[in-house]
Amino acid sequence: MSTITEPVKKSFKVQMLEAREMAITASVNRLLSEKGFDAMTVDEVASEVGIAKASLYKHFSSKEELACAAMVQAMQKAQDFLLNLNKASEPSTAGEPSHHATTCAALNKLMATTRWTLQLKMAGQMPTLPSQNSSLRATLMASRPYMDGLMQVSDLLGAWIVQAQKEGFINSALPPIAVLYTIYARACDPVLEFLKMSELHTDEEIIDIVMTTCFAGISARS
Amino acid sequence: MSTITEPVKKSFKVQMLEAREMAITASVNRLLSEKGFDAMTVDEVASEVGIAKASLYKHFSSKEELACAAMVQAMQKAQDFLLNLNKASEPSTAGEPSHHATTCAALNKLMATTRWTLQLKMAGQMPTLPSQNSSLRATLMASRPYMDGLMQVSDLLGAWIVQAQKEGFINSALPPIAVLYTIYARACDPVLEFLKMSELHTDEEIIDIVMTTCFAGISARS
DNA sequence: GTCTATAATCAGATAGAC
DNA sequence: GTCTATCTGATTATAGAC
Repeated sequence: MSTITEPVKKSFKVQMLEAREMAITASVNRLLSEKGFDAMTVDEVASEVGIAKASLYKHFSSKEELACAAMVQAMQKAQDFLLNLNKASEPSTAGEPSHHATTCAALNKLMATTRWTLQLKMAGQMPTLPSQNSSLRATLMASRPYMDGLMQVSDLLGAWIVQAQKEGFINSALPPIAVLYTIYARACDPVLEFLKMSELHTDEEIIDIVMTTCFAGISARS
Repeated sequence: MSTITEPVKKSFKVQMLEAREMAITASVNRLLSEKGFDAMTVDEVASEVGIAKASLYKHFSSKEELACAAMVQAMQKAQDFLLNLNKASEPSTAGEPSHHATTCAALNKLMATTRWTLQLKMAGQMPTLPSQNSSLRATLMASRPYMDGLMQVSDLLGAWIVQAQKEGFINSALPPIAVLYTIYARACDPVLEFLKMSELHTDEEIIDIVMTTCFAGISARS
């Protein structure tokens, strides 16, 4: 009741609420990765989180909003990763001009990002958005947090792509947007699952294989 | 009633039945390509074909069987294409030994197959099988015609892959099965749709782009 | 805010007349 | 074999007690 204890109590409540919502998005993320949006049911989410289905709808107003929250969180993680990459590579630029470097910082960052994406998917933490589902797409496109995150990620990657092309490490005959989409598509590459099912290679080997096909293609280098 | 007219009448009936089933699988193929298995409803199929839903179930016992029939037909088309490719390239082998050839027949066939696949998908005629859906997968795996077709196609492509690797045109560091899956994956490559939506390139340009990323990767050649 | 119970809807599948 | 009408089950979403 006092004006002093009120904020503390409220903060605790908010913490609990946020913790619960984190638990929810984590479950959604896992289920989205495992079965996709359509096959995932709200009942499953509720039972996995350990609360009643009706309680879920107190937090999120629809199944689409539920998935959207998980996607926003995943996008946030991607942003953090990219910004960290950028920060980590900045000190080296103070040393030498990267004019005739044998390694390309931009290409390295693109490769690191792609590998990170593949590892996430391999670990079952990459929510697979069904490119064909309309209701989820509509919700995502209407979500400011999601679209803002997507733009930022695209801008960062796009800049690296253009830079890598300028330095001759990415095929300049390819439109940058095509390169961007090709990297994005690794997040839902079925080759990972197929190779995993064949049980002929370790997870790391599979990632190396897909990294190779993505950047070097399947043809032999001349 | 006569033993002479009976077979003729029956044959006509069979023709009608087969024609109807062809119309059904064609519609299923289109819808499967447009929206995928989950989003496609049996009601849609029925109304597009122009018959009642119950009539559909006289031909196919379930939605899965419906999709399976379309997939079998598509697989058959793929087989025909591959066998034709093989036949067309055989005469040249009689001429010179392809030992130090500058072009590789096997690689050419792999590229032709990939391009054909992309063109089919671009035309909305490639049924997209959801890698995550379990009920359809189970039906497909239990279908002899489908699995037989898949095996034959895989054997043909696999032989070309090994041959192209032997001749130094496909990266020998990649397991042949990985190359096979990478080519298969072009049938559901979301990059095609993304680029199509961006409306910056013609269909042919998009196919060329994806062909390039598939065989040469996104990196510049050294 | 969480629960149990229930509404509302939709889609796959079937019954039965013709 | 085709139709209309219906069943069945699953799933999203909500009402109302606590």
